[in-house]
This record gives sequence, C-alpha cells and structure tokens, in this order.
Amino acid sequence: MMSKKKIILKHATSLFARQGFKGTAMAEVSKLSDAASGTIFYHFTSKEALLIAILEHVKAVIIRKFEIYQRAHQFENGFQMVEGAVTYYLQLAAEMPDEFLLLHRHFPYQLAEVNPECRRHLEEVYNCLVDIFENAINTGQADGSIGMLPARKTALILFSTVDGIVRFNTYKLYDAGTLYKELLACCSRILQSG
Amino acid sequence: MMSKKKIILKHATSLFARQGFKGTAMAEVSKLSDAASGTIFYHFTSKEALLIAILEHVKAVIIRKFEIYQRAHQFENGFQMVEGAVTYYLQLAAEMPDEFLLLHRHFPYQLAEVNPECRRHLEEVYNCLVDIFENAINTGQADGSIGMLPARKTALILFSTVDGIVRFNTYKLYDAGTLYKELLACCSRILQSG
DNA sequence: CTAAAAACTGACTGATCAATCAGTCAGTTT
DNA sequence: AAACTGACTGATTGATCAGTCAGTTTTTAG
Repeated sequence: MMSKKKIILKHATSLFARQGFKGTAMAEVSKLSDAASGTIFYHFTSKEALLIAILEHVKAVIIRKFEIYQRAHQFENGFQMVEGAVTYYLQLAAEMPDEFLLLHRHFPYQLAEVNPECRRHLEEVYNCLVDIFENAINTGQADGSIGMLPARKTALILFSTVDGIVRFNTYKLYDAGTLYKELLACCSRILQSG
Repeated sequence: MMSKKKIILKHATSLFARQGFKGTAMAEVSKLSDAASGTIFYHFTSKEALLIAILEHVKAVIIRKFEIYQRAHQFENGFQMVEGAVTYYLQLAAEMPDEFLLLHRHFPYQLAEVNPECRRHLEEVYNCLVDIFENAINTGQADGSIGMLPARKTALILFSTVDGIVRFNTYKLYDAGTLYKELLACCSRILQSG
C-alpha cells in the first residue's frame, strides 16, 4: 500500500507538469489524492516545499534509472554507447512524460535562481544526463570509434539536440518517432572518426 | 510618441516572459505601463486576449526580421547559408531575450491547444524558422555543398540543436557563446557532402 | 488494555486577482 | 454652445487560493 504522502507527491507531479505551478490549486492536488487540504500541509510545509520534494524525487528516479541502465548494458565501442544513450533518453522521456514535462517548464529554473536546494537538484539531473554522453564520447575516443572532438562540449550539443526533439514532441510540434532514424544518422556524422 | 497600447504591450511581453502568465498580475502591467488597470481592459478584452496580441506581435517582428536578413545577405553556397542562419538565430535570440523567453515558456503552447488563433501564430513562427534552415539545405544540395539528406527532417534536427543551445543560455545552465565554434563544427559534419 | 504520538480532516481566514463600470476630460463635430 | 466621441481612470466586486488550526481518527509502544 502506497503512503498518502507518496500519493500526494505523484499527483502533484502530474498536475504541476501539465498545468504549471501557479496554474495548479492545492485543492486540486488534495482532491486527486483523496486527501484533505490540511494533510498536504501536514506533510509539506508549503506549496514551494512540495515542488522541491517533487524535484528531489524526480532527480533520484532519473539518476537511479540511468545507473541501472548503464550497468545492464554492454557496448562494443564508445560510438555504440552514444547511440544507446540517445535511444534510452528518448525511451525514458516517453516512459516518464510528466517528469520530463516538469523539467521542460520554466518555473523550476525560476525557483532555482533564489533557492539553492532547487538549483542543486536541477544541476544534478543535468550533470547526470550530460555525463552519460560525455563518458560515451571519451570511451569512443579511447577505442577509436569517435573522432577527437572536445568531449564535454560535444556532449552538450548532442544533449541539446536530443532534448530538443523530446520538446518538439511535448509541444506537439513534431513527432519524435519520425525523426529517430535521422537523429542517429546526425550523431553518426558528428562523431565519426577520420 | 508611443501610444499607450504599445507601451502596455511592451511591458506585458517582458513581464509574461520573465514571470509567466499566471505569475503576472494585471496590476503589475498597469503600474509598469503607467496606465490605470481599466485602460488595459479598454484596449484588450481580457488577460488572455492580451497574450494573443503579444504573440501576434512577436510573430510579426520575428518574421519581418528574418525576411530583411535574407534579402540583405548573399551567400556563396547553401552550406554557408546554413552557417549564416545558425549565427543569425543566436544573434536574434540575444537581441530579443524577452520574446525568445516567451516562446520557450510552456503557457503559449497550452493556450494553443484550445485557441486556434494562438496555435496559428506559434506555427507560423516555427515554420518561418525551420523553413530558413530547409531552404538553405535545399540550396546546398542543388549546388553540391551539402550532402543528400532529407531536407525537412535535417532542418528540424538542426533547429532543435540551435534552439536547445539558446535554451541552455536562458536557463543559465551553460553559456551559448562558448559553444558557438563547436556548434558550427557539428553543423559542418552533419551537412558535409561525399 | 492504555496512553501518547502520528496521521488526517475540513471549515475558515485574509490576501490577491481579473474584470467591471460609472464617471472624467480633452478634443471634434454639428 | 451644444452634442458627441473615445481614451482613460480607479474604486469596487466576486471569485479563488495558500495556509491555519482545533479537533478527530489511526497507529505505535509500553
């Protein structure tokens, strides 16, 4: 049985992601969670504290999932590691739409400017994600499957591209699935050695 | 002398971009514009109508600026046209931070789901921007400076990358300037012929 | 069992906000 | 000089919302 605190966290994540922070009334969260409004403030000191708790949880889930993924997969070379990372990133974004939508909204970054804890959570998520690309590039440069580009900067550009495609999907401007093949082809061209 | 309506539009753009739609009180707009709250509702029927008017104006400005840019520049070949488009996009985003911030927020796309006029404005902005990349790629494929990739899809991926870099800047996660050289290098690798 | 602690409830409060509307006033037309 | 126009004003209103609190139920520990 899921605790009421976790139920509240789950529904608040979904509502904040879909309707925004200011656009979500605590009464909506309490209704969806089948909890009295007072219960939310019993578990979380304020609406802002609820948002921080959500971000902390999202961070923990994403970091854990990527660690599990990395341990479970073996690649022939660094280039295939990058391809794997791109594919898994798209897959994860489809699996956790609320969490990715939340990270694509502006209000967490606005709060991060005045709240160091919030800033830390967001930085850790982004570092985790960019590190995956960077590690794969470093591996590929060591085994010769990837050309000698600046690893961190190329990782940032790659991440920016993949994340942009996910955003197209979110905003319903273009379907990510139809770009998958071309996205991998672009990665291949960017990273090719020689 | 700027009309009061334009002054309101200007300050509302800035406030909506920085604080969000729900996060901005009409009283703030009226204070910054040095107008009575009633004046805003005299010119715009509602807060939502004000947002639509802002998006229409942003669309008009961006489309006009890119038309002027394209007429004023001559390129040796299609590949240099792409480089020019990337450079100009980054430059424009730095010149019009409020407008780009607004387009990077989630609420215009949320409104677009229920308001066809809003959806039209946003689509026209994105079509204008992606078309610039697509035209350049088509030109390059005709003159041999760009390889035979699917033009529209490659344009979308390129746009997604460049726009992602602008977003890094907005969210203060990474400075776009330091990625400029590597960004152009990636474009070159993606588009190279042969 | 009992007593204390923890979890939970929902009516209530004060603040905030979008939108309204009766009215002012400078300028134009009849 | 009378009638009219349209930009502008700001006090007011009804709705909404985050957060509180006094009290109830459930769980835990001795």
